[in-house]
Amino acid sequence: MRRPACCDKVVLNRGAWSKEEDQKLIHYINKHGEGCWRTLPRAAGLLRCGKSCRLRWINYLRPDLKRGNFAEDEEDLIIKLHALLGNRWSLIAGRLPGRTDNEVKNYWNSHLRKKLMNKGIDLNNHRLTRNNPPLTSSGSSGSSSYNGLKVTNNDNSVRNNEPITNKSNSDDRVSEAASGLDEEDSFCLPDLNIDLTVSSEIIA
DNA sequence: AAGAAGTGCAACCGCCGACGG
DNA sequence: GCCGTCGGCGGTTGCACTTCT
Repeated sequence: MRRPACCDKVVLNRGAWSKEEDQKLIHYINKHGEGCWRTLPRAAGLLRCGKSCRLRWINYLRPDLKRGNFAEDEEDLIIKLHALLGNRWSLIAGRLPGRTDNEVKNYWNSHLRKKLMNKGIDLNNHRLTRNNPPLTSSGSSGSSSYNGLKVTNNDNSVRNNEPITNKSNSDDRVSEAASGLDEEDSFCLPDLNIDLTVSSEIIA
């Protein structure tokens, strides 16, 4: 395999992290805090690239990580947020305290996708497909729906799985999501009343 | 018991946007 | 405006582990 660009100059460790490496990284970040991932490995005495350190810290070593199985309400929230945001895992994970984008993404790909497919829900538009055949991409442009939920899309930013990128009205959409999901079929979601306000820096 | 197939998840890859020179 | 660097993101891969045959 090719080494990443950031690792070209030195022969660096790859693959699974050892306990010793973890300890070095934890110790360094506890002492100096996060920041400048490029120089961190050398400063911490690690033969890793900065990206690898960042990933390891964010996805595995951070003290505030929850780990373990996803609760049912977390699952529901992921599904609902995915209906609204698409594959924007970092945004979805941001709504799940103690969860990482990688964790959410893995959980979606390994559990939730199958679960929704078994329920006959189209993963592209979160519609039931048993009685309503999946829409073609052209047919679903401009809006997405999830069971009874209709996610409006005034700026055409939501196409199939594409996320909402406009801050305006996002709260309204989520209110609809929270109120419109629990009526059809056996697929029920609680009224979570999510605040999906996202800073304009993130959206832009 | 053993090999095959399936599953879950940590880690890597490549791309993109922000930023500074 | 261009270029290089950096951090961050989503997609993908590799492999250990589990389940099935």
